[in-house]
Amino acid sequence: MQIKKEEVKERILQAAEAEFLELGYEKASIRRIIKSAKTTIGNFYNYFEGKEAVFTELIEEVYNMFIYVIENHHKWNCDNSLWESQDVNVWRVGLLQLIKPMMPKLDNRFLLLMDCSKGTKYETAKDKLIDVLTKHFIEHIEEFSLDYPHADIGPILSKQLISGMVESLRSTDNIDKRSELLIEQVLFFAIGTMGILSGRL
Amino acid sequence: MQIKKEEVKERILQAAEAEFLELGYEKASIRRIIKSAKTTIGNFYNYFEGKEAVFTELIEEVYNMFIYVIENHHKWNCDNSLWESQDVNVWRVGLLQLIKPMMPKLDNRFLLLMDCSKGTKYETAKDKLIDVLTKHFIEHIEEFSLDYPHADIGPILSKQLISGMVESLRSTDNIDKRSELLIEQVLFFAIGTMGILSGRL
Amino acid sequence: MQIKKEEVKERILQAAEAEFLELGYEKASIRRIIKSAKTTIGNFYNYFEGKEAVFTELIEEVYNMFIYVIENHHKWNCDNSLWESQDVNVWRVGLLQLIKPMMPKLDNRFLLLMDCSKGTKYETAKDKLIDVLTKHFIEHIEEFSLDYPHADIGPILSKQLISGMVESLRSTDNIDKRSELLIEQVLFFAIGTMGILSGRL
Amino acid sequence: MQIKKEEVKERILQAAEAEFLELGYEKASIRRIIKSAKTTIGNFYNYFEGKEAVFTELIEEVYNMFIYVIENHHKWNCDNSLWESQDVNVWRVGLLQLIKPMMPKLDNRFLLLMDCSKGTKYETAKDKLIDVLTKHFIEHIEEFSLDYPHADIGPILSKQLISGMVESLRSTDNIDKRSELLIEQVLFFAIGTMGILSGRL
DNA sequence: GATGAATGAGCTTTCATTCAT
DNA sequence: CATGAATGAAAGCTCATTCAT
Repeated sequence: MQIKKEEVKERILQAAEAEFLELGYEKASIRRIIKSAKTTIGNFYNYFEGKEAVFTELIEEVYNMFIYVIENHHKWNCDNSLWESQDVNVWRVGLLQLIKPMMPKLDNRFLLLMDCSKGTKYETAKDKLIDVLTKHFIEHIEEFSLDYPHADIGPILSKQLISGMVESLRSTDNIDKRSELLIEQVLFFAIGTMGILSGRL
Repeated sequence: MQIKKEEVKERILQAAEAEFLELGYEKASIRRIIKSAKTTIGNFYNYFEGKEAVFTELIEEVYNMFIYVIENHHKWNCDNSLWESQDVNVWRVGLLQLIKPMMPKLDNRFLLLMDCSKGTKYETAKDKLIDVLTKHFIEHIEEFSLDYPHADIGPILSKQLISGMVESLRSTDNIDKRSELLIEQVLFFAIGTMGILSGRL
Repeated sequence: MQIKKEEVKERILQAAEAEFLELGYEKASIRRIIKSAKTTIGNFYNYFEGKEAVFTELIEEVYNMFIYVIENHHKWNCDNSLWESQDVNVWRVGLLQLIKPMMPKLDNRFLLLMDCSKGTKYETAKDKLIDVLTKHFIEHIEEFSLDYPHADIGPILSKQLISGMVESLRSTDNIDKRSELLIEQVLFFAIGTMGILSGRL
Repeated sequence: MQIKKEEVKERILQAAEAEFLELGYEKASIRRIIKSAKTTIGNFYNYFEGKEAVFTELIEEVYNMFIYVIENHHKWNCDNSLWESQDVNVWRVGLLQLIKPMMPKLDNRFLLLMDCSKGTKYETAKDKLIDVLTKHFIEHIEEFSLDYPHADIGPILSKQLISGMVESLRSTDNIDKRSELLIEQVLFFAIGTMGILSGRL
């Protein structure tokens, strides 16, 4: 029965993941989770300290990685010569190489962090990502020495990009499909950003 | 009557609008609303039949307009010669003319409809808009006689555009600022769409 | 408008009568009553002191009469020779003569008193009638010098008779039909009583 | 578990039975029930799904039996030669034999079904019994080849009989007393019915 | 380890009644 | 005369969490 122990915990975690994904943290119901995990309330509290503890356990790893990436993103030098091409398909190939190693981490747990964490101490994670993306946008403005006067659009485009990532991940479980969708989105944002910043179509 | 009836009703409506905007329909609490509107539960039910009735009253007008626009969008012929320009600023001017008359309707009530209506009979409104936008995207693909192989991105881009509109409206109450942000977004999407569909940057 | 005054009161009384008849005193709702009477809550309280006051006004007259009859029933000497007949039809004629003058009082207001007064100060009226009927039953036992050993059935038969009267009145508004049903019932009870007391069929 | 589960459940069921018996289903209050059962609202919902579920649990068994009897009553051949006697006491003995096995089921739960079920899905039970009794009455009319012109009294007598049964059960908890009262009532109704149908006393 | 009994705050809604206008 | 705003208790029910067994 020692082995079984972890099995129950796993069942709870999976049931909780599904519940959180569907309803978000606040509307999720422990009663439904334990029913779906085929265990009891009391036992739930043997394995977890409470509702938020389950959530924490689900996303802790991906959250730590996420924070690491956020805080070290400036080290990532991706000034690949590929980006100088005018052919979108060349970009696609470059982006695929870039994204591929990240895909295993862009899973449902990451979705929880980005889209289902309202009400937990992790609800600021999304904002952190927005900040980073927004700063990138500002850097692009400065880099092009442009006096683009609508810099306020930065956080909004960032939120949009994230919401698009979220929707891409939500739309399928297939990792290749997810890569494809994410690449198209990033392409879309790159093109859009260059367009409005350069002022030419 | 001690107080002019409409004043209390207005207080309730405003408190409810704020509550719904912040928490969404389902998590909104009538008790908080009436406390913030400085009245009592019993009195709340003198003015409204219930929680959903308040929401309906807040949203009804903008919803009817919304449905009208959705159902008649094909009649809107905007084949303006402006769009043939290569200059983004020319587009900006054209979009401003297009968007200006709609701005008074793109208010917090519209936000409620798009982003806070889950749990009400209006929760499908957003999907209807997504459908229309997605169909537009598909038409663009066909129009360019392109065999763009990532059509699945259509609904995702549509959701993104809407989430961007929502964020634009949420970011400020100033109508001019809102126009500006919406225009940048639409520009952004137009450029991005043309880019990924044409394959050239 | 002076004449109108009583008209409103009358509308309220009629709406209340219908509501009380259908739902009983406690489940009756003033809101429904005033809606059906096409007036307002405030105005309701201009005419009546409250829920119970309407009820009182509806049944006061019939209640006073009822109490008078109850308290003076022993004076009613109806030892009519008719009752010595063996023919039920002869009884029918006699009963009709007896009941006819009472019929105008055995109306919906009386129904309210007997069947819809729970929760008011009149809820004991029915019990008083039960007492009188039960005493009659006991007198019959003594009169026949019988040692009928099931005297406990007395109050039950009394309640039954009343419930039958109530059902008769509820089943139709037609006064002749009501008389007919009441007569059959009383006959039924007379026959039944004589039967079980005499021990012969 | 601190207390043997069934004990609390039993306390709730008994408190509910008393509350339903006194006030009927609709006016019964869960808060009063749990107070009388010395537990809490939350705990109530650990044992029962809701108000109607408690009622159902109280009534289910007796209801199923009731429906079975209603639907199979025509199979009950009680053409006992006893009924040909002219002596009421002979009938009493016969009725006692007939009623005795049914008595354990004619308890407070049955009372709930007949007299306290308004507002539940069981509220039609009484009407079904009325129908059966009324049809019996009609059969008696036809059997005697009589043209008794007051057949409308049938449903009223049926309701009366049931209300009498209800009152008998309400008047005491003693099973022998209940039998006695029920027998007297049935006798009373048999005699009354024969009397008004035959036209002779 | 596993069970589920117990708790109480909170939810939306209905109600009779008071009273200022 | 008439209006309806205001009130607060009570209803049935859901919830996350604690803890004795």
